[in-house]
Amino acid sequence: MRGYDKYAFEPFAVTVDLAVFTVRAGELQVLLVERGQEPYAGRWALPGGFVLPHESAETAARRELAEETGLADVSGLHLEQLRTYSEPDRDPRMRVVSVAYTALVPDLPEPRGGGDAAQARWLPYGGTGPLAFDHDRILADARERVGAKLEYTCLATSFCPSEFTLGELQQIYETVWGTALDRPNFRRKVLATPGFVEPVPGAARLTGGRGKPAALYRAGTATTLHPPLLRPEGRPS
Amino acid sequence: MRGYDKYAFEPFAVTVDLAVFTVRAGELQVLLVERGQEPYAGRWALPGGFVLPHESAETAARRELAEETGLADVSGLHLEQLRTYSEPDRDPRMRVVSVAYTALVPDLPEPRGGGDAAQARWLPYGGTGPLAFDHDRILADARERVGAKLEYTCLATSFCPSEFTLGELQQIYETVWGTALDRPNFRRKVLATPGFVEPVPGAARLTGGRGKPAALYRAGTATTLHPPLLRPEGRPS
DNA sequence: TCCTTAATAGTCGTGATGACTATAAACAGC
DNA sequence: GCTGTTTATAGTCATCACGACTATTAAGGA
Repeated sequence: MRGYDKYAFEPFAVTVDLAVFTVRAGELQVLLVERGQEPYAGRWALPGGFVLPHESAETAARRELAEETGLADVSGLHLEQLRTYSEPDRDPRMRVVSVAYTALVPDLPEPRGGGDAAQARWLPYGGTGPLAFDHDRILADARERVGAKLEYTCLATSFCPSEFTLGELQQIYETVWGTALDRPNFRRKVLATPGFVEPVPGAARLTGGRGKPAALYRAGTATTLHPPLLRPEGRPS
Repeated sequence: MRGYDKYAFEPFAVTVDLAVFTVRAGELQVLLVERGQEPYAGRWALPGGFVLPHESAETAARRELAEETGLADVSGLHLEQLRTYSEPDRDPRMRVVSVAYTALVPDLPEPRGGGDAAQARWLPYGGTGPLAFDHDRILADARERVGAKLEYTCLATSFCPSEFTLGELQQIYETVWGTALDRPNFRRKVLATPGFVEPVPGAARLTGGRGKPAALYRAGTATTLHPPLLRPEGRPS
């Protein structure tokens, strides 16, 4: 089936969809846009758009991410291909194959309107009605992947600002996994993993709250966790 | 960027590529086809082909898998989406976006020529010259994924026939990971994981070789391994 | 009958981990 | 200043998983 000139083929539209997660106010939130037109007018949808002729899907995803978050520099953000959705009827208008990406970002300011008519907003995960198209499925897949990735990668730091406390890092885990973790054990585990976090040398401390000030850490250079940081209770969400 | 009628979009060709692995003769082998025409005439390539208008990529992948392996029933085989490759110049002729899939199959008979002109063959992983297109990259990604998945899923049984010994299962791990495992420890670990394997009740045993006959097992119902079966030496291949 | 081969059983020490307890350093109120 | 509350950080301890071994069992071959 590789003779290109021998077989006819259907042209497809190719898009990217973005599941952009953040943790704010102690809950997992997702970046969504409100659809202005049919189909699914008025519904929330994942941000995304067409892959342009000269772009790879990855490039298109990063471009869309910049547009939707309003950030000038998205090069530091974690962006990862999730999977591709290609059911023939996933878009009632035409045949659209969509490459979905997952992005993890720290607590950003509310997105400005972007160049787009549709406004983007942070909404709590699960706190929306049904999304447009097959975006509920995409979002669920993305959420599951994020939860799993926290176990065996250092990805949780992507949710944090450049400097953070171990308490904040633990909150990321607890929010994404929906479970409480033992503080001393979490601390021991994180610090025992080389390259996960590194202390900010100048005895910098965080003020503002009550209680003893916490030491600040930066994301380390490691990417994988060995051994993994398994969530309690055998299996995933 | 979701106004479909407002923005022009480029039509893409969408294909699937298959990285089909098996373990035979103590080595990891891949199903490849020889290209008959330019570009890359004479080179080996991953089997694959166009997604037809009425198909999902998954359906197309399963159809291609059946065609290439010559198996009538591929419904039991493990087929999993790997990722999508969309670099604009990955095919010199046209814009082709390819959804890659990974399949794990037991030791099958040599593939017959199929309906295709190009013949398919099992070749040892890494034992081929450079593949056509970006298939070296796809194959390397697939291989890495397979190795990683053996750690935390029960996927190794997909490489085995319906009934197998623990020694055979261990060989799968050793071949894919390229490391030797301690036999008693491997055994203890596998048997301690509920649902990984289940013994074939009729004291069935395997004959043929020297030494004490081994008990036979079937694949269990579990899909994930908790805790994971980590390969020796911190990190992956 | 021995030797070889391979499967299976069991032992032992180390290290990671879960569950706790204890101390330290900040602030709020009195 | 003293006390209590809050949160970070430092330990303790028992359990369990795991790597490294040794031992036993059951076959075939010489």
